[in-house]
Amino acid sequence: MPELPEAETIVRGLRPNVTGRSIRKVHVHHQDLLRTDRRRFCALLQGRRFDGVQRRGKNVVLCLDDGSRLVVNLGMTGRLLVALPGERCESRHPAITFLLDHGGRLVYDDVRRFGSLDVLDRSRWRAWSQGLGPEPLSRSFTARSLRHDLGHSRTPIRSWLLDQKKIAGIGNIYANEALFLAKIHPYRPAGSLGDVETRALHRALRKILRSAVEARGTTLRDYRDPLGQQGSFGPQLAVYGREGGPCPRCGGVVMRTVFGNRSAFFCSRCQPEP
DNA sequence: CATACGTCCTGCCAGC
DNA sequence: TGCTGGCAGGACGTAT
Repeated sequence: MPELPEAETIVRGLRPNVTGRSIRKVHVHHQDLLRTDRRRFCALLQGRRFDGVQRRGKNVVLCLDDGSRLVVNLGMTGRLLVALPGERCESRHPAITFLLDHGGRLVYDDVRRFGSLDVLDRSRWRAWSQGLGPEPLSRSFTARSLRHDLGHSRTPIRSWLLDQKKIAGIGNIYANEALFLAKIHPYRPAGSLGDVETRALHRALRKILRSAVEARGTTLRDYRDPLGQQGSFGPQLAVYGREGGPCPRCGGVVMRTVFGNRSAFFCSRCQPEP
């Protein structure tokens, strides 16, 4: 569900509400989401203080006062909801509840339970983060570095973009939207992109992600920010979920195909078949 | 090693 | 109205 812009919106919403707060108690309602034993999970967190909130790819990262990090992957339907002291929480499918020192709560809610939570110490965090690809909005992500990373891969570019080891934070919505902007067919072998196309893709990725962050993400059905608000990028989607509709650029018909178990949307005229 | 596919889980919606 | 099948923003394990 949440991709980079949604995770970034969540991080920004969490920051003022949890930074400086301590964890009084942890309730685990569904331990299938934990990457570690529940007792260990609770023991590692109870009594800790949140020192800050970061994002890595589509993961929300809560930094703790002992240098460890609580890493939350939201899967398809994960939410991190905050309830201030005395407030009711809108969580319908709570999986993990963190009771905070001021009486408020942080709730990880997830209907489908595809998400995961883990506590990593400094060295495991470093190793985990290094296993992910570059941040597409960072300065070090350039057209040149992208061209280098694409290498000679024969994987369809849409699938390549979804691989978090190759590049972090891109999901199916923004992969499809960026390829549309760059006029590249989703099925093109990643390594076949030339310099001009690679520059277009690099530019398109940054543009679409920045715009979506500004709009506080896309809500198709489930996504909500920590206060329960929806993202507003939906109307700006050009092709995702618009099968049969008109291409906003050339008036052609938006097509849908399935590969890699995921839908791909594209304009058959603007994004020529490989 | 790289790539392809099924699977985890629940809810919603279109179509019959 | 009620049922069924398809589909969903992700990622991992296994097979080839």
